[in-house]
Amino acid sequence: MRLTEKRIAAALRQHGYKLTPQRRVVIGAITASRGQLTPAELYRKVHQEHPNIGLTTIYRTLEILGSLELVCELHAGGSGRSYTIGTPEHHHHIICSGCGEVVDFSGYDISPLEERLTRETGFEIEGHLLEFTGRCQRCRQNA
Amino acid sequence: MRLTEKRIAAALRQHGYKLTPQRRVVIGAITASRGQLTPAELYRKVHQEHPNIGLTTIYRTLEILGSLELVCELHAGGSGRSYTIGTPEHHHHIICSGCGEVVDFSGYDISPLEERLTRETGFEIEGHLLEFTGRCQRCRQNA
DNA sequence: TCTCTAAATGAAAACGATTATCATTTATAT
DNA sequence: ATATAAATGATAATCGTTTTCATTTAGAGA
Repeated sequence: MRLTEKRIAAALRQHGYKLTPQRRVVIGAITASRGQLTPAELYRKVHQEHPNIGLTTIYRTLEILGSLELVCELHAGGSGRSYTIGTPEHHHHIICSGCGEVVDFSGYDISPLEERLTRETGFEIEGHLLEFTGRCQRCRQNA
Repeated sequence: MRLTEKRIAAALRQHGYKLTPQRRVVIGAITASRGQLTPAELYRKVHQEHPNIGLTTIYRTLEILGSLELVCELHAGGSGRSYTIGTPEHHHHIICSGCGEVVDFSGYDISPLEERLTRETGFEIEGHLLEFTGRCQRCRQNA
């Protein structure tokens, strides 16, 4: 249940952000992609059709979308930052090391482990990071 | 069961790397720390006692130690890179958002989830990333 | 519809982190 | 003790990201 352009646009407005043409384009490019995107990749995509949109706007838009959890930041991939489209529910990601495609999954309850850790370590758990990397079907067949 | 200076030194030699005084110092600083360290932090620590050791050497040493899995790279923290000392067994980390202390844990079997994902998504799982953030006991008491 | 204002934009510069270069030094095998 | 490939440190180069600032504009209100 990935977020749609409309929902993202509505969420932006709801939080007092203006819905500029540039932001529409960026949001469109993110929702159209099946995979993870670095800021530079997103810029390249956007720049083809809209050469007047600057890299700075890409960064600023990603920052806002991230803060509203409309996009998710990925960590397991390479060295740089990369993003994928968000969903309304809590979920995690599997990222293809071949093509970068991102598949969401949910329904995995991590709280038993959190309780164990609270008990054993005395930490008050605040958050977690759970991602998988692997090879998607298509990339496996092409090999 | 964190790795000791001796074990790390031995592993380096075993893989054909030279055991230079600079590397000894870097390894010493990493094993002495209870928390996560960015390259810059590690440099600062090392630089106090050994002003002639350059930042480049820090980066190069971390790269080697990382490739041999003698240190672990952390992701859940801030934006930059950070490392912590490794262990012989597979494990995961809890990182204190207050002081940066890192606690290892193991004995959590993630393979049932991996099997579910293989079944449901067709991915061949290659690896995973599992980290927790939270507040350690000491930081909670100081608040 | 017109006007106004705070927010958003884009170009450029600044910045910080990381990597490459290269002449010099050194750990280790012999 | 020697030879040699590896490692080092200073510097420059590079990359990704953020800041700055003058200009433009979305959206609220008249």
